[in-house]
Amino acid sequence: MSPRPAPRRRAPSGAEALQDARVQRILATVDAIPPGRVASYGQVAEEAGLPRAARFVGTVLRRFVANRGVPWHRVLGADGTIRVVGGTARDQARLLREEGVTVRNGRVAMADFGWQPAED
DNA sequence: ATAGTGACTTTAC
DNA sequence: GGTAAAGCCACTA
Repeated sequence: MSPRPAPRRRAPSGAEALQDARVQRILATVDAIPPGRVASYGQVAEEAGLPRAARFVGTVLRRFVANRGVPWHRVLGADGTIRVVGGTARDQARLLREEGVTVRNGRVAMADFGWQPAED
């Protein structure tokens, strides 16, 4: 029989990654965060079925979400801190305030604005 | 296949 | 309140 090269699937990258199921679940989860609410990267990862992939969530958002209708600004660090670096951080704070979320010193009170999927 | 990197998180000072 | 280190996922070179 012809020795075919291993049909091993390489990790999707670039535009292909958008078709990856994991990426889709992450984007869908972020999209599910209601206005006026925020969630942490770890929480998004968990809701997306990727319990410890908080870092990956950040990577996905940085790479693909900027130009799409996904509410990326509702994702913060576990302590409610804006983790984005650069001018984007200012945009995030502005977008959150437009939704009625209080941002103080680059930080949001998760206890008050944290998204609780089970609840709503 | 190994090493480096990051929009993370948790634990320990 | 803060910094440091280690663990974590998956991408990149």
